[in-house]
Parts: sequence; C-alpha cells; structure tokens
Amino acid sequence: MTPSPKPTDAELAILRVLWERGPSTVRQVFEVLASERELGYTTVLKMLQIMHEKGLVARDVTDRTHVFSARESQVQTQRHLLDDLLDKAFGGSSLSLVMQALATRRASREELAEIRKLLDQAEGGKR
Amino acid sequence: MTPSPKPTDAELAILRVLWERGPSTVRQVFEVLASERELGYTTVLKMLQIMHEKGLVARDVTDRTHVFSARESQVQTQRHLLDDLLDKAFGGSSLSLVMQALATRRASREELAEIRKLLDQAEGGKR
DNA sequence: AATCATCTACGAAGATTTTCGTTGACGGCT
DNA sequence: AGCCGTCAACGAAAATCTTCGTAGATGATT
Repeated sequence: MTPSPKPTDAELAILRVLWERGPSTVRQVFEVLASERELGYTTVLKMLQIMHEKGLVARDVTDRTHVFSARESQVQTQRHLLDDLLDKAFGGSSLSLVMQALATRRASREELAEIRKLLDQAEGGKR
Repeated sequence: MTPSPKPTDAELAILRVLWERGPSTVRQVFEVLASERELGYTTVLKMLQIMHEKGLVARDVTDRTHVFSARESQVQTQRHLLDDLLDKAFGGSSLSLVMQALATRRASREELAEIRKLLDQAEGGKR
C-alpha cells in the first residue's frame, strides 16, 4: 500500500476543512468551501471519493450520510509536503528553507519569540 | 502578464538545472536530467517551450541552438513556493512551518547561530 | 553538393486533476 | 402508498501536465 500520496491543491483545501472541523459529511465540507469559492456539491463528493481511494481520508459508512476524516494529521502532512519541497526546490537544505521562511516576515513578534525558544531548546539539547 | 505561475514538479526539475548550471541549451539540460531518470530529448525541449510561454524561462535565440535561463532566481521561487505552502497547508503560520522544518533534520550549532542572527534582523525590522 | 547529425517546431497521445450533470437509492412526510 | 428532498455512485467533460514521435530546417563533414 502506498503510504500517502502527495495531496493536490484541491485535496489540500478539503483536508484543511477536515483538520479544522474534524470528521465531517460531504455537505459540511461543501458548506465551508462554497463560502470561500464557487463550486458544486458533487465536486466535493467526487473529490472525497477519490481521496478515499487514494487513502487520504477515511470514510464512516454506518449512517446513510457518510462521514469523512483525514487519515493523516495536519502535522504529518505538513512534514511530507515540507520534505517534498525541500528536495525539489531547496536542494535538501533545511537551513535555507528556514531562512527563507523567516525572511517572508509573515511571522509576528510573538511567533519570533516562540522560534527563539525553540532554538534555545535545540541548542541546549546539543550541548 | 502574470508575474510567475507556480512551476510544476517537472518544471522545477528543469529550473534546478538552470539555477545550477546557469543559462543552458536543451541538450545540456537534457544530459543532466537523463542521468537522473529516463526521459527523451524532445520532452525537455517541449517543457522548455511551455515554460517559455509561461514566462518561467528566458530564451536567447541569437544562435541556432537556443539558450534558456531561469527568469526567477532560486531564492525568489523558493519564496513563492513557501508562501504557497504556508497558505495551503500551514494556515499561514510560519511558526509551525519553521518548527516542522527544524524538526525534520537537526541543524548544526553554526546553522542555529545563523538562524538566530536572522531572527534578530527580522525582529529588528519589525520594531 | 550530398550526406549526416543536431536542432526547433508541431501535434498529439496518455495521465492526472478538477469540475459537474444525471441517475438511482433511501428516508421522511402526507 | 406516493411525493419530496438528500444522498452516494457513476461517467464524462474540461483543463492541465507529461511524454514523445515525426517533420522540416540548419550547419558541419566529406
């Protein structure tokens, strides 16, 4: 079995909803996405069916209205996507990735402080 | 014209070569990629033509053998891809992105120091 | 000049992604 | 029982991505 194919953009949008809401019906996912952009109910349904085939989501069939949930946590998926990006665009250098990420300046001061803490821990653990 | 569409995986593989080698002919790109995986010369040519239409690469036509070069630097592209990933998988939180990135591979103390420096700059610029 | 190798252009096939219309099933309501 | 709204399944169209074969042009070699 393939562990977990890389989700496409549209699939990621659905996973975002599942991560946020937890297990959800097609209609619930649809409601959230439809409030962001134009798309049909059956589109979401089809996506979820495909994602189920790929193993990206689990499906609870006990009720007539199926309930879908993400099979990988957001953190796991994040790690996979980062690994992928690291290989494909950063030549495997996580340092330059981190530097780029910090350079986007999208981090708030609180976040920067958090990162600093993390650095302290990492360095401390290294001694 | 659109500033810069997000390159696909195959396109990124070609951009990697252009970033590394600098301006290159189709054959030169082909040589590098063919040593990594099976693919035809015309495949690379077609990709470069498409990438040129998209504005991802520039083409020098003075000689019969055209010379292609990346239109965006690796760093610029990295930033775009990171921004994209940030939105689509990290809910815009560069904090968790950085934490994930640091968790993947342990950085050396020198690297940590580098990052710390960068943090100082980022924080300084924010004040 | 005839031949040969290399190049670009073109088109098209195959794969994947994204979208949705239609159909038939199911359950609640009258 | 008959109607109505909601649901999953299916197929298929549209868009995009990936691959390469073939054709015609160009320059080098003999």
